[in-house]
Amino acid sequence: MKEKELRRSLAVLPIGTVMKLTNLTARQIRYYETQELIKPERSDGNRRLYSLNDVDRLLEIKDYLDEGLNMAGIREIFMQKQLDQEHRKEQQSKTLTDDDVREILHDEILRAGGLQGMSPTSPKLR
Amino acid sequence: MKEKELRRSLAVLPIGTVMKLTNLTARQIRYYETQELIKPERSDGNRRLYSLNDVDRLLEIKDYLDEGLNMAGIREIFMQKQLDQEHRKEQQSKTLTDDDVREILHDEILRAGGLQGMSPTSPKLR
DNA sequence: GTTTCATGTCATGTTTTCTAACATATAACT
DNA sequence: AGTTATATGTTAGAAAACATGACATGAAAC
Repeated sequence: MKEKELRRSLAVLPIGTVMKLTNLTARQIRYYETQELIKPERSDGNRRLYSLNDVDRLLEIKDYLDEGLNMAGIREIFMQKQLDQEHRKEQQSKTLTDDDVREILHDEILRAGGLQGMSPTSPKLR
Repeated sequence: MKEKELRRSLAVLPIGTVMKLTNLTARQIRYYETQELIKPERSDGNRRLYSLNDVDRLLEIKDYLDEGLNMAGIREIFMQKQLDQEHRKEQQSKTLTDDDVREILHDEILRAGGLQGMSPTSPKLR
């Protein structure tokens, strides 16, 4: 699903569209930017360009505000989330290398022991 | 997958973005509109607004042009596709009513035969 | 060598967005 | 009560993007 991620993170929406999609005013959207809650791209002509992910994030911000959080609180939550996500990715890459280890082990067994009864293409292995 | 369809058909992109995404000039994009190959929405201020589906369609148009088709040909192909799709939908709804028929039959069996050995909440039934 | 088609280019007007500044309501604090 | 901070409204002026319409043009078709 890499193409989907790309689509969601492509900065293609002008602020007017984002206003409609989020029901926020331009003032609010820009203010959240000064508070470093979002960081839209810029066009050649310096216009802000938002991605679908940005829209989601703005909707999140709205929710948190409704719950009474302030800018600092929301900023903190977002940083938390980011850390969490990085952690997950790290875990995933670790898992992957575990699999790699298994594969390497498998190869070594094959080479060391020769084929004693097991077919090299045995379904149990990979 | 209804939300996804909605997302893909939401008119949110200004022509400048579409130009970058398709590598077409504004002139070309507007011309294809006069040829009724696309029909973007309009904002309150009369700006054209395109959906992701529109972008896909424009990329298709590009391909067909590269293959030597002209506007009329492409228009024809699109109409063809639309018919085809409508046909598919009709077929699907027919299939659905077949299922309905089965369900009705099932209900009737229950009512007619009474509960001879089958529990009314038997997992096999619905 | 005209026509037609698809596109380029230019002019002019309108809409959208930008930044920056000043204003204000609400909540928090002393 | 008076002050302060926060989040947002409002306004002004400039720049960018977009709309429409007209005229221009290269390539293909006839």
